[in-house]
Amino acid sequence: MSTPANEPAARLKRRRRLPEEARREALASARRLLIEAGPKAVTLNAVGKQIGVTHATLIHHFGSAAGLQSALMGSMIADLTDALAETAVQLRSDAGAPRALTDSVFDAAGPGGAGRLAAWIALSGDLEHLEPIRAAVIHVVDAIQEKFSDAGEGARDRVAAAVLFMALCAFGDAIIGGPLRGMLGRDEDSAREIVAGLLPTFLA
Amino acid sequence: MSTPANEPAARLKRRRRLPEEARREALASARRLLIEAGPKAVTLNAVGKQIGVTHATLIHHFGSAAGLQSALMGSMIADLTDALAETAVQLRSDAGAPRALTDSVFDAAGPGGAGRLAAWIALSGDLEHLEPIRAAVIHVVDAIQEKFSDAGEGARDRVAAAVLFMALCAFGDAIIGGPLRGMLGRDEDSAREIVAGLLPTFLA
DNA sequence: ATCACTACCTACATGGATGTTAATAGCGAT
DNA sequence: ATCGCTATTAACATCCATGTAGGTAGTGAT
Repeated sequence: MSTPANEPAARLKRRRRLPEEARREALASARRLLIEAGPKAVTLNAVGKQIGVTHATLIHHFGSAAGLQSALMGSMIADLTDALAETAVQLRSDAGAPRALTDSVFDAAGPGGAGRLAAWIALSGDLEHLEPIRAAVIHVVDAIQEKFSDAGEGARDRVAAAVLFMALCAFGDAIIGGPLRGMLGRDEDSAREIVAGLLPTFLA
Repeated sequence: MSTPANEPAARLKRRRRLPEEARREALASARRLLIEAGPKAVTLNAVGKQIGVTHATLIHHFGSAAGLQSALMGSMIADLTDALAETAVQLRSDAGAPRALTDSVFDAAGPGGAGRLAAWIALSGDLEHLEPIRAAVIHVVDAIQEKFSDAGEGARDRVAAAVLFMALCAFGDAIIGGPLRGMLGRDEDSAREIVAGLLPTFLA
């Protein structure tokens, strides 16, 4: 009675963004959803709702749902490679302490959600999206080698081994580190300490 | 002309399984799909098609799609804990060589798809399903400690660290090891060699 | 044989995610 | 102002996964 049968659904005023801005917001929202609620929560409706836009608008900007997902992967991979590049720069300039290096790699994989994203990509089978990482990884290997390789032959091989080792631990920790550390009664940065402690083995 | 308009879709003879057998087949099929095509491929229709059954039958056996997924998780987690228990037994009986121990853990995470499954679970947020692993992990810690701890105090702590380290590498390798090793020019069991080589550090 | 049980099926209903189309409305340029 | 451009929207159309209802057909027991 007091409520009219067909309330016009309270449409708020339309806000017009620049295309780049709209894409930025959408990707940020999608990333949040991916990290907090998992891959299946990254949907056109969910993303659109978060930034106050209909799903049709997202299709307009990204072409399709797959286009949005692809852009999301690209964006996060870009952040990851940036982080790795930054690590390489720091290594070349000054502090190459094992713990600092370890933290760089773990921070690249963990907090930004890159580790979870990489796992999603790997599970989905879209391995092409991981390809941009290659250059960044090699870059880091170069930087470490430049810094640490006082020892001559076989140095690059040992550095590559060290990077593989660090990366596996960092990704593993990003994905199942929480539960696993819980089971073993170990605290938050236990894995970082372990890795940092083992690093010198490779570089001496 | 030669083809009638409505071919009755060639329904083949109905095969009746025991419930346990039907569940077994369905779970095996679901696991195959998960490993080969990723989580989103694990659908009632896909699983049913593989074992020659309609999706309604799967709902009959598992109650719901979520029920099937839950059963799948349970099944794979059970296999994983079995593998870990087996590792513990081997450790207690005879060979405790670092490489053998490492292989056990890597084999538990990799080939059976347990690593990918755990990643899926972690990404989906269904952490309860990981809980059964706890006892198995602790079991392995006990067995290793029994075998290796000639050194007294702090031994358990170092063993726990070693297990965490091994597990992170094994899971990381199961998920993104392939691409990552490719980028670094390292061969198939490179990660295993590295881990096995580092293990003595913890146990001496 | 035939009967009870239930694994299995077909047919339909529903909801959510994705896509399409045509109209609307901000915003800069003229 | 008003005009062109296009970001944005509402309304519809489709597809697919899931779920429901009632009938069908193996299988073992009597």
